[in-house]
Amino acid sequence: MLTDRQLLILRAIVDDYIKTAQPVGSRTLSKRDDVTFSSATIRNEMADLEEMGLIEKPHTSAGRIPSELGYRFYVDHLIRPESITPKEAQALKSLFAHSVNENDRLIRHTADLLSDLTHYTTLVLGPKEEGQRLHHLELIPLAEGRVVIVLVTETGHVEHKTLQLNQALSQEAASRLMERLNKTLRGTPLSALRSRLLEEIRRFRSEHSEQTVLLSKALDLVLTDQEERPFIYLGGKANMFDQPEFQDVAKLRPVLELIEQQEAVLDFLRPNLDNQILITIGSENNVDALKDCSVIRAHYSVDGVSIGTLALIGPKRMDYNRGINSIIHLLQAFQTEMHKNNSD
Amino acid sequence: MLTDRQLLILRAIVDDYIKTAQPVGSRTLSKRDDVTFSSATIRNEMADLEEMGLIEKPHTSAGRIPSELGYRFYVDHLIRPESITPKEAQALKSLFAHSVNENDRLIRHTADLLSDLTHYTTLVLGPKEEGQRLHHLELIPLAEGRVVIVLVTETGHVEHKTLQLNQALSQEAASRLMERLNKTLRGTPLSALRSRLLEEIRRFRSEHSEQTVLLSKALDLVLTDQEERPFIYLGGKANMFDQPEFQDVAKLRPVLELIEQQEAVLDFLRPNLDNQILITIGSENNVDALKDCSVIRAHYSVDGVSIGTLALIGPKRMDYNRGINSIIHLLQAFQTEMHKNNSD
DNA sequence: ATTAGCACTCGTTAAAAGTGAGTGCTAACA
DNA sequence: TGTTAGCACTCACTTTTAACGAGTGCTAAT
Repeated sequence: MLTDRQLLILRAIVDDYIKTAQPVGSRTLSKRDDVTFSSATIRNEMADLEEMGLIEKPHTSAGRIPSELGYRFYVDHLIRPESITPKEAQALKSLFAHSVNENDRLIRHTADLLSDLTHYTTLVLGPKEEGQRLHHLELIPLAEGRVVIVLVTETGHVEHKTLQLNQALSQEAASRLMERLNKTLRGTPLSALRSRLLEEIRRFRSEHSEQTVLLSKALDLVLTDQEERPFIYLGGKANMFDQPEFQDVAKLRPVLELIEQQEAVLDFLRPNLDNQILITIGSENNVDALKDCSVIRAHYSVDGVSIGTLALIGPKRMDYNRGINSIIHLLQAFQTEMHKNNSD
Repeated sequence: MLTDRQLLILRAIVDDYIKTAQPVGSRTLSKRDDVTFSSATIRNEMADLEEMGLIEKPHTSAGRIPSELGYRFYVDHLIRPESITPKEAQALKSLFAHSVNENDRLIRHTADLLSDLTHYTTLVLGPKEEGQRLHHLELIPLAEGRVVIVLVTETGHVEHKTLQLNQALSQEAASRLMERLNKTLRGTPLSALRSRLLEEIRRFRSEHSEQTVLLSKALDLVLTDQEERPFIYLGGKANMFDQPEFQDVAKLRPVLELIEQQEAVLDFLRPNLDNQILITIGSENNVDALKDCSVIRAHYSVDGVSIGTLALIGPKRMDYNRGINSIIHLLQAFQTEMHKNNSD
């Protein structure tokens, strides 16, 4: 167990290092107001903290920096959830002043706000579609057998896709088909849509054999969209450039490359959250490209249904306090807006 | 006017520098097979070329590198439009093996191909919507007065937007409205859609005053989408990391930041092309962030109507030859595919 | 007109020396 | 016994110096 003094020192080291990005020496610490003892004492304590693996030195004659374990301890035990200032709260409120009535745009807006607020990069995963329900299907024939299929969910999410048929589809046929499909399928969860559609096709086949082609194609569409990734948005990529640890292209590159890859982002954000907020530090991310990064992520849910993720990515030396606070408060405002949009 | 020998030397310098990114010295050049004269002679010629502003030296005792003027001359007069190898042509053909029947996806695919082919970053501007014609409008009421508007153009491009009305819109009202609007407005160029819609509203107002609200909102939609930027896609951003000139974050940053900003990209790609292919070198881009970059851009058109831009961005020391060839050939294949998709 | 020769320039690299922040240990102190 | 002052030591960082060598410009000979 750590003594109070050790806690004080550890916290001071982490705080200082987060602020300056420079190893923290005993002399520097001894000059702090909340430190009443000498640098020699600090050195002794530091030796102990180092033995415990909480801090380390880049080289013999440098100050100390937090180890991953140190950050972990700091995050778990030393963070004071310093509440947001009234001024910031006000600002936050006004950010959503005019509500954004499309989920996709709301998500983008939120991501931008979060990265502006924290000066880190933001990743936002949009709602998983599987959980949503079909509201409306629309078939719009174009010229030469091309057909646009538009799918609208109950939350107002819109997907569309263009099919190429080997024979033209008449306006009337499309209308008939659509009316019937909508009657049967409205309210179907997207996850079940594929099988329901299959059923419907089977029934149809007998009546209009010529339409079978279309339907199997349509099935394809749904099936593909099913596997398609949820909406991902990145905000504040440029903030990465400001971090001193990423001044070296070799360090910066893997991180930027990774977050540009939707697949990769999904893979590493997907692993889930039992708790509201999850913080992973350096190697805890289990992704080599992120070994020098920390990620704060929060799951958001609307009306009790968990649907997406809000994440903040920065250097290990990130301002966890500010990050956590920002994400919590923004999450709240965001969920309120989402609720407005999705309420039935 | 330049002598043949000077042309040979200039071309050799540019070629060499493009390949190695190192200043080219007279001794190096004298060892080339196509150079029959001595390094001293080369030095004399170099002095002349330098006086003409075509080459320059980073410092006294370095070799020469092309000046912007030098690149310009090279591009205008020295490029041998070395035709694509049969192997590459074959590859190119197979790249579009299964046709992509959605313009947006086709554009993305093309951008990725182009950047894979050249190892540079690709910017693609999608079709300007103003030129397109309305094919279909769809109003889909959701719960609580929210309405999704879907707009489909004749080329199969889909836009959608969600409106919040202060009173619910019934399914029937939506259908009636839609039918009428579609009857009147189909085929209207998007650029004229706004005013046409206005007319239609005026007529409508007398019949269904309660719908006026909706219509003015719908107008808003169209108006806003009108100003909305065309589709922009970036491919091969990571390629920037490989260029030796961008190993320094300070150099890399402005470029990456710029191309992430849709507005900025539009601003600097928009200025237009009378000719088929336009190359701008360094300061010719008139954008500070691109002062170390060159851009090769090609306008693409479908069925004689010019609709978008394909651009390649790399260091000034970019392989113009390969870039131009790749873009020309890809452009051709791309336009063919677009034609297939848009044919009426 | 071309080229060999040579002095000169200057960025680059390597080694040497100096600086200073920080450490660990020890001995004195409260 | 815990704390602190003192001191030798370490080591990254900076500056200095020297050596190197690729490349140049000029001149004189071919």
